Amino acid sequence: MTQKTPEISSSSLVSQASEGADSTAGSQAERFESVRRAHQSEMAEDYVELIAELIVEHGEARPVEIAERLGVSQPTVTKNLARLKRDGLVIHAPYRSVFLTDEGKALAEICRKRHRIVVNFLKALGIKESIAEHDAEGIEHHVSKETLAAFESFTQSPSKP
Amino acid sequence: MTQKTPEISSSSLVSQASEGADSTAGSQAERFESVRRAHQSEMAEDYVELIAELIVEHGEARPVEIAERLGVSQPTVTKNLARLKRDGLVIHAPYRSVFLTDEGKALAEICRKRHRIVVNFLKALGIKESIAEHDAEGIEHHVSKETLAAFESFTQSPSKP
DNA sequence: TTATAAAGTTAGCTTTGGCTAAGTATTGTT
DNA sequence: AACAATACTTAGCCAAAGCTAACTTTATAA
Repeated sequence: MTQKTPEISSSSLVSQASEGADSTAGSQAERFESVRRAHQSEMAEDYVELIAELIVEHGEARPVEIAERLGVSQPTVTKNLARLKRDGLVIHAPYRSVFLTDEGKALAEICRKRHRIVVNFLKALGIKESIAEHDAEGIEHHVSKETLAAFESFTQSPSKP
Repeated sequence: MTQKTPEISSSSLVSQASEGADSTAGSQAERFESVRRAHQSEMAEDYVELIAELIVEHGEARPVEIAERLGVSQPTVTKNLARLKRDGLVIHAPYRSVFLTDEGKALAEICRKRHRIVVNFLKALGIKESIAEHDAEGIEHHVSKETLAAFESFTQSPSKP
């Protein structure tokens, strides 16, 4: 039972599924590991997506606004911004607005698109917008490339698989 | 730049009708809070569901097997079982097998059903089983009652909402 | 029955992501 | 220019969930 070290590659938005749908310990463990890995990038994804939104809306992203939108305290934002900065996703000088690096912008764009696809898919299924937005927030981080493609194609012609 | 003014104007009287998918700070924060809450129950749900599986398969659930299936170390399982015990979901004496309380059984059953609904839904969308199982593992914890119902009804008649 | 292997636990470390309290910086008002 | 309000940071706390190393208990096999 060798334990894997974290090894977070920030570009791993798309989870890889193993072949075959067996229920052996191995593949089940891989699935759980994959979910744990996804959780590690969620914070980053939520922040960069929100920062991008704020820049579009207000021309800048202030920590106080990030805190308010995420429903967390300002010190939490400060701490997480330091992490995002460490990981090369944002640019942030003390007491200044927050900006996205190129990598951060790229990540934000991917997240934005994925979010829209998931929301539109749920709405196409007949789910009302407020709930679609709510569920998408949790679901979007766990959708594989294949599933995302299926969501998108369904939304475009909501009749057949 | 301009540090934003509080904007106290009409908050308490007017803005109560935030139905629909608005992007106000309030509702967005609620969604994020909800996702954070869901994360807190994921560990419990995964464990309880797996323990139920193991009991069906082997007549008992041994920590070593839980560790293997989840892909975590044995000490991690020991620690998490203590939390589940604290929360009234499992019964566990040192060096013994793990059992579910009535509450644990109920939770496991809900999770099992939900898991099947999500997997079957994804398969009905045309996603192959291994990927469906993979994505379901992450998605299932974030699906609202309404969305789950929509998934189920779609699976039964995969034509239209 | 005793030695060894496997299972399980304990202790102690790490990172994440939350919080409050208190201090510092910036901005806005007078 | 001084002061008040707001924004931001720092310090220090907490719990969750992971790990390794080392120890104890249980099970197996000679």
